[in-house]
Order: sequence, then structure tokens, then C-alpha cells
Amino acid sequence: MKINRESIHFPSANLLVWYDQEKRDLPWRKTSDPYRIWISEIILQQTRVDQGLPYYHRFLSKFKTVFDLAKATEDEVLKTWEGLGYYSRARNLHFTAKYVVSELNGLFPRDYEGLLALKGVGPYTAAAIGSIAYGLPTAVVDGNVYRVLARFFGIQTSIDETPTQKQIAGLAQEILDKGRPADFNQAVMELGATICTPTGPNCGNCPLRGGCVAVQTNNQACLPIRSKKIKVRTRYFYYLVLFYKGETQVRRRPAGDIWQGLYEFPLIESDASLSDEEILIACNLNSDDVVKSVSDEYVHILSHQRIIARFILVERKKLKNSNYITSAVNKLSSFAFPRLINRYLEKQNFVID
DNA sequence: CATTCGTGGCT
DNA sequence: TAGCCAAGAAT
Repeated sequence: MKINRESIHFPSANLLVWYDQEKRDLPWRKTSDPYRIWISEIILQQTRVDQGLPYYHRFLSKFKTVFDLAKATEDEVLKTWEGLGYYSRARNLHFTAKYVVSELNGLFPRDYEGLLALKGVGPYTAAAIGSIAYGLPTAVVDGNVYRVLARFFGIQTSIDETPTQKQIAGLAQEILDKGRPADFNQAVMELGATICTPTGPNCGNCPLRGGCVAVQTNNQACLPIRSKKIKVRTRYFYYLVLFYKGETQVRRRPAGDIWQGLYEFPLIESDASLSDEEILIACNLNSDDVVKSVSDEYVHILSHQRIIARFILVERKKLKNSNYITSAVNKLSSFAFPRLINRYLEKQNFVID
């Protein structure tokens, strides 16, 4: 079945009526302050509303203006971001705040190109800030847009391929309601998040169902088409929990790898599983170190990585490696992998004061 | 252009 | 449950 996409009418009016009635009550929809819009868009990159919402409140209560953010230290920013992931977003946020204050007098660029030039702001975020804060007629293209438009227009090529991505971006710009770009952009995303969901879309309540090719051909479950598979890398982490005079030793993770600059217990990393004996040899402990326990495996699944961690609890009699920082965990800046670390610490009944 | 960068929720 | 996915950007 061949479909002439030029002949398909996209019912923008239906979508906007639906959005006006059904949109969620979200804090960044009550402001046109570009600073707040910017913060919300960075937080929401690859992040669900439910997950990002508490961080939005925390971040803005701590850094109320771009000047406050520019004045903060990077450690303060990272600590506020702790647990949200993709930490380069936080570093870029801080960098851009300093840039906007020092070079732009604290005023955000008002056009798409200027926004796009900001570190951490790509095509999606520039279009989002431009339309939401300034009413610019620039269509956003995100995962929701790919899904909603691939279904509505019945696009049978993979959204992982550049030509399809360009096609959808072009369609999004064509159908954009130039009178209400902010609402239209958010309406498509809202529809993708609440009705036109990846699995089990609620087509019966969809304002686009009348013209949707996927509905007409009962193809919702097959669209959009993806061609790339996620490959998972397995890594073995052997954390050394070195107690010295009641405190633990930590270090910062190096640049060029996951969680760069965040704090963690010193660790031995391996691509293969190590035996208990191999672990102790690799730890390079000496007679001043008393091994109290070696934990079972903690398996932690990330999107692209499977981390298998074990903890080696050591009572240290002498301070050996001065590169490590001796401190209680929560006095530090953002800690890498907090969820797994806390699972271990809680099981050991360690109190983090 | 392919890969990397987190975390959490869902099926 | 193991994979998939989310208001993407940088390299």
C-alpha cells in the first residue's frame, strides 16, 4: 500500500484542543523565563517528567537565576544533579550560565542560531527554548515526535537512519502551527508521552486517530521502525572500602570515562570476573590492611552497561595512598553510582552522617 | 556517522 | 527477565 504523504492532512486544531484540555500541570508551563525553560529542557533530555520533576524544583530553589548558577561552584552544581545521570548536562549547564553572565550580560540569545551555539544545547533544545520562551516557529524533533509522526504518516523506514530523521524533521516543521509554536511543540510531545506511547498506545482517546495511518492499517505496534540494537557491555567493579580511623577513603573518577569527576571508593576494574584470590592480589594490600569481608556480587543494569560490583571491606592501620581523600561519603560532591553504593552500605549497616 | 554518556520504569 | 525506551548532545 503506497501512501502519498503530501495528501495527508495533519489535524493541528484537534491536537491543540486536546492539549488545552488534557495537558499536565507542569511548573515550566507557568513561566516564560528563558532561564527556567532552559533548565527544564536540559533536565528533560532523555529523562521522563516524573524523574526530572523533583530535580527541577531542587535546582531552581538552589539557583534561582542564571547569576546564582554562574556564581556556584561546579561541585555544588554536580551535587544538586547527583543521581540524575548524564552529568555532562550539569557541567555544560554551569559552563553556559557563566558564559551567559560574562558574555551576554545575563541575557539568553533570542534566536535559534544563538541558542544552538550554547554548550549543551542541540537542535532539539534550541527549538524548544526558542518556541516556548520566545514564540519562534521552530519545530522540535525528539523521540516523541519520531514516534507520533512515524505512526500518523505511516513511515515505514527506520528512524535510526538519517534520511528518515530528516524526513520527519521536515514534516514536523511543515505541520507546526506557526500561530502557537510553543503549545504545538509541547502538544506533540505530551501526546507521545501520554497517548501515543511506545507500547500500548491509547488510540481510542487520541485526537489524531481520524487521520492516523497506523490506526487505519492497525500498525501502531510496528511503528516507528528501529534498526539498531542496543549492545550491553559488562564490567566488573571491585570496590575497596578502606576504613581508616572510622572514615573511608574515596577518590575522584578520571576524565574520559563514565562518571568523570564524580567521587567513588577506589576500585579495581576488570572486563572479566575475578576469583577471590585474584581480587586480593589485585588490591595490592599489605600487612597494615586487614580484610574484613568480600561481598557477594551486586548486579546493576544500566542502559548500555551491566556493572557487576563487589565490595572488599578493609580495616587500614596506616594511611598508605595519599591520593585518596579520607572523608565521610555525603560530605563530598556527587557520588558515582549512588544507588548501588547505598545498597551495599545499608546492608552493612554503615551510617553515613 | 557511530559511540558514549545514567537512571529508572515498563513489559 | 532481558531488552527497550525516555522532552539529546558531544565527540
